[in-house]
Amino acid sequence: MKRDKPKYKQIIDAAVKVIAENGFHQAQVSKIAKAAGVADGTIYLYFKNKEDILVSLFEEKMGQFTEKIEQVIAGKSNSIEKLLALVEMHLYQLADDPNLAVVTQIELRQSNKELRTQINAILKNYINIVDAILQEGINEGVMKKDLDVRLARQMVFGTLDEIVTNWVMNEQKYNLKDLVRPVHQLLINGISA
Amino acid sequence: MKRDKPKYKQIIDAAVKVIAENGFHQAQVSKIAKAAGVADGTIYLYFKNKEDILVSLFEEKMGQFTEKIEQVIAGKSNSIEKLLALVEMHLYQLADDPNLAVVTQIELRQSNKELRTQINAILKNYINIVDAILQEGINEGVMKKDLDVRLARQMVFGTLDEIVTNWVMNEQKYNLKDLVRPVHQLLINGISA
Amino acid sequence: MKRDKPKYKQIIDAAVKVIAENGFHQAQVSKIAKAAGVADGTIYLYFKNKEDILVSLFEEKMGQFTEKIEQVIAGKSNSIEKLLALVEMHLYQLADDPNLAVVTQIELRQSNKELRTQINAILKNYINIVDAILQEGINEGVMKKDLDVRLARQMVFGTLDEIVTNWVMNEQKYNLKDLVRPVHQLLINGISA
Amino acid sequence: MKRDKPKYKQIIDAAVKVIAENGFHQAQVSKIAKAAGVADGTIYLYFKNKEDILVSLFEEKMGQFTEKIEQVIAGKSNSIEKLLALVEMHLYQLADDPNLAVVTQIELRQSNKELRTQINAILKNYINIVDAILQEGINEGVMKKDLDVRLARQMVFGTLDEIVTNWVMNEQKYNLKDLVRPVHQLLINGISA
DNA sequence: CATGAATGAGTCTTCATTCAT
DNA sequence: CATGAATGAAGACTCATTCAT
Repeated sequence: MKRDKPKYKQIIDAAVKVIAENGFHQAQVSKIAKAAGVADGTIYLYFKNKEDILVSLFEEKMGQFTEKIEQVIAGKSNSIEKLLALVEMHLYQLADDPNLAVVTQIELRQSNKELRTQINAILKNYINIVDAILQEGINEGVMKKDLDVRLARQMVFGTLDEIVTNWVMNEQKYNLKDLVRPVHQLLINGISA
Repeated sequence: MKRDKPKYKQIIDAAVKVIAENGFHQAQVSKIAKAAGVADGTIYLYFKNKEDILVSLFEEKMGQFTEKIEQVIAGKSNSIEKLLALVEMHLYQLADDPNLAVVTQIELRQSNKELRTQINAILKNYINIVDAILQEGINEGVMKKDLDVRLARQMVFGTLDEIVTNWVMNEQKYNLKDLVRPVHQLLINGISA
Repeated sequence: MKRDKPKYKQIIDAAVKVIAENGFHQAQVSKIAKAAGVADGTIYLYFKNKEDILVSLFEEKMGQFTEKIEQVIAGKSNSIEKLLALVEMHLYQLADDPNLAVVTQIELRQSNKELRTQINAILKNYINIVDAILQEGINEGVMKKDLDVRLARQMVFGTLDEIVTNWVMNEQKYNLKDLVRPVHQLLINGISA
Repeated sequence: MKRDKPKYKQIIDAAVKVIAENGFHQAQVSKIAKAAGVADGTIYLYFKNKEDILVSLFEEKMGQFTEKIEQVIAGKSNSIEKLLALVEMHLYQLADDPNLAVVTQIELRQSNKELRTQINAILKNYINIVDAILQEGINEGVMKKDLDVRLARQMVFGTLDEIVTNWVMNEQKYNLKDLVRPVHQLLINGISA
C-alpha cells in the first residue's frame, strides 16, 4: 500500500508546510518535492498529479481526525457531551497545527469545483458523525424533537468553520482553545437570554 | 465618477455572468470583455486590473445589499425582528440571484489570500450591522448579557454561509426561502429542547 | 484571413529554417518564435498548437506546389510530357529549397500517426494529379491499357521520394536536377533492355 | 554472445509487439520490459539504450530477411527471376507479419536522424543484393546497358516501400501478395504501352 | 544476473496587461 | 475614449537511465 510507505507521508507533510508558507498558487510541485527531500519525479510515483496531493492530504488528515473523534465520542455517555468533545477536538486539532489550519481554512478553498467536490466527499464521514450526535440528542429528548438535523449540522459546521477562519485570518492572535465552552453554549442554547 | 458610467456596470454584470457560467478559472478578461460588449483594453479604463473587477463586483453588490438592509432594519422595533429581517434578506437576496450566489459562495473563494482580505474589508459594514443588532439585543435584555458578540456574529455568519453554500452545491434543489424561520429559531434558541 | 497576414508566412518560413537546422525534436516553439522575430505567444494567435504549425507548413508549401504544377501541366499536350514536367518540378522544387527538402523528406516523418494522417490528406491533391496523368496516358494509348493506376502512381511517388530522400541523406552531394530525364525514362520504360 | 540468449530475442519480440500496438511514442522502455516479462533494468543488461533496442530489432529482422533472400536467389538462374523472387519475398515477408510491417513502415520512421542513419547502414546488405541483381541483368543483356544502377535500385526500393506503406496505412484491406507480378512487370517494363 | 525505486532534465501553452493607432 | 494585436513569464509532468540490494 502506497500510503503506508514513509515517502507518502513525507510528501504530504511537505505539502502542508509549503502550501501554508507560500500559499496555494506558489506551492509548485518542485517546491514540495524539495521540501520533502525527494526528486520531482518521485512525487508522481505516489500521487497521480498535483491535485491528487491535495486530495490525499485532506483525506489523510481528515481520516485521522474522524477516527480519533469517533474513539473519543464512543467514550461519552450523552449527546451534549459528545458535541462538546467534537467542538473541543475540532478547535484543538487546528489550534495545535496552525499550518494545517491555514491550509484547510484558506488555501485549499482556492481549488476548482472538481477538487472541492472531492473534498466534500471526504467530509461525508465527519458529517455523519455530527448527524448521529444530533439524532441521538433528539432521541434522548435533550434536543428539539422537531430539529431539522441538516440545518442544525450546517449551523455547527458553519459556526466552527467561520470561527477558525476568522482566527486564521487574524493571524491567530487569540487562543482558539478558550472558545470551546462558549461556542458549545451558543450552539446548544443560541443567543437568547 | 467611473462607477456611474454605463460601461462600469456593464462590465460588472458581465463578470458575474461569465464567472457563474464558466467558473472562476475560466473567466478570462477577454471573455468578460466580450460578454460586456467592449474591447479587452477598455476593461482597463474602468478597472485597475482583473482583481479589481472582482473586488468592485463584490463591493457593488454588497454595498447595495447593506444599504437595503439598513433601511429595512431601521423600520423594525427590536433586535429579534431585526435579526429575522437580516436572515430573510440574506437568504432571499441569494435565492433570487442564483448567479450571484454561485459567484459569492463558490467561485470568488478560489481567489488568493490578498483578494480575500479585500473581500473581508468590504464585509466590515455587514459585520457592523450584525454586531449592532446583537448589542441591541443585549441592551434590550433579550440576549444573554454576557454574550460574546464576536463569537455570536461568527455563528450567525457561519451558519448563513454554510447553508447557502450547501444549497448552491446541491444545485439549489430545495427552496432556500423556506429556511428563514427555522434558521432564525436555531440562532435564537440553539438546538436544546 | 490569417494565412494572408505577413506574420503567418513569417512563422512558417522560420519553422522550415529552424526544423531543417535543428531537427524536428530540437525545434522548440520558442526557437521558431525567435527566428520569426515574434514573441512565443504570438505563434498561438496564428496556429492552434505546435502540430498545427507543421500541418500548415506542409499545406502551404504543398498547396503552392500543386497549383504551380497544375498550371504547367495544363500547357502540355500529352501525358508523357506531363509526367516529365511533374518529375522535373518535383525534383527542382526540392533541389532549389534544400531546407524544405530536409523538412519534408526527413524531419516531418518523425511525427506521430495523427499528424501523418493529416499530411496524407494534404497529399491527396497531388495524388489526383498523377492519377489523372496516368489515366490520360491509358486513354491516349501510350500507356498499358490494363495499367493498375494505383500501383503505377505508387511507383511514381515511391521512386521520386526515395530518390530525394537518398539525395538529402547523402548531404546533397550530387545534382538532383540531372536525374529528371533518366528517372522519367525509368518510369516510362522500366529497366528492361 | 548476448544475442543468442533467450532474453535478447524475448525483448526484441516484445518491442515489435509493443511498438505495433502502441505506436513509437507510446512504446516506453517500461512497457517493453513488462511485455518481455523482465524488469526495466534488465533491458540495460542486453541493450545499451532504448535506441539500441530499435536498431537491434531492425538488424535482427533484416539480417534474417537478407540471409533468406540470398539463399533463394542463389537458386535462380537469371536476373529477371531473381528480381521476381526479391519482390515476392519482400511483400510476403511483410504481408505475413503485419506487426513488423507497421513497425518498419510507420513507427520506426518517427525516429531521429541519427537512428535513421543507423537503419540505413543496416539496409546496406539489402542494397547490395539488389545492385548485384541489376548489374547481372546488365551483363546478361536483359537490362539497359546504360542503366544507372543506383537510380534503378532507388526505383525498386521506393516502389516496394511506397506500396507496403500504402497497404499498411489502408489497414491492410487488400491482399499484398497479389501485387507481386504486376509490380515486377512495372519495374521491368515501366508504364509504357 | 536481475530487480525496480528513484532520479531530474526539458517544453508547450495560457492569459493578464500594454500601447500604438 | 476605445481598440485588439502583441507580449513573455511561468510550471506540471514524462520517461530513459542508474544503482543499491
